[in-house]
Amino acid sequence: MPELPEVETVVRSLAHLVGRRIVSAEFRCLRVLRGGNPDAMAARVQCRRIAAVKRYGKFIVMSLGDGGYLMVHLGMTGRLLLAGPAGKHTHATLTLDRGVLLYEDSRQFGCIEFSQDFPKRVARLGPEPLEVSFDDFAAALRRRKTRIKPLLLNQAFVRGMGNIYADEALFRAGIHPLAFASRLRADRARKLYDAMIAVLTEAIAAGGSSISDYVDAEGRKGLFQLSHRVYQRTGEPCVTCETPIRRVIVTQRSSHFCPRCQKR
DNA sequence: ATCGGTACCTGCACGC
DNA sequence: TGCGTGCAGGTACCGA
Repeated sequence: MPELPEVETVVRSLAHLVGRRIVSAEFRCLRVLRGGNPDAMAARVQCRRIAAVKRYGKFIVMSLGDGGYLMVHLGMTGRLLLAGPAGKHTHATLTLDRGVLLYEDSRQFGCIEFSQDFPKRVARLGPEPLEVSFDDFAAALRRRKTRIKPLLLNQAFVRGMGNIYADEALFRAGIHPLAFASRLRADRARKLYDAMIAVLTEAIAAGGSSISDYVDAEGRKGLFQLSHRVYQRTGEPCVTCETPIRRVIVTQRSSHFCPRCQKR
């Protein structure tokens, strides 16, 4: 579920965790821990202070006092919640000096990991879409042989775009999801760059998209699903030309687009 | 070094 | 009521 705007919203709702101390921790699900030892991990984070909570693409990184990092990825169904109760899919509970932080994830595609050094998976990500310059973005597009939709989903290209915002950005830019990245001329690359920034900025302002169950750390839903123009609107009229929106599978993922407005 | 395909998990909506 | 199917915001890993 959570893409850049949802993760940004979660991180903002976690702002007051900074300065809190982790009194105790309990980790349960081995899959979500990526094979880490639950008790050893609890011992590593216990009594540590949360020094910072930052977002890198779709990753959340908490810096702990005296070094070390707690990295969280929400996968498709992950949630960080500032209130209980714990349920069937609660895989981690951090008891703080004031309050509690729960990690839940029914599909277990997310992860929560402790590392002494800054996590390598985060260091390997591409640039933030809201920070990359147009020249760097356009140059990177020219270097890629693949089609534009899977490229936007590639976190080594830009970090944080997912299926919703890739489809929405391509619609706004008038670019077909199967267009080849390297063949986009400068004016279309500029349209895509502007559309990507606009859609992400608007979605953050709306608190993200709540498709089925996304909520921020205080349980609030987002509103941006009301502004989707193509995502999960298959068969509905295009907001621009009224042609029915189509859905095709591109590298195993649904792509929603207007066959008239979006050109290869 | 880059790709596209597959695997991983649960829950829900749907048709029969 | 139950069963099978297809679908869902994600990434990692594999072989070509």
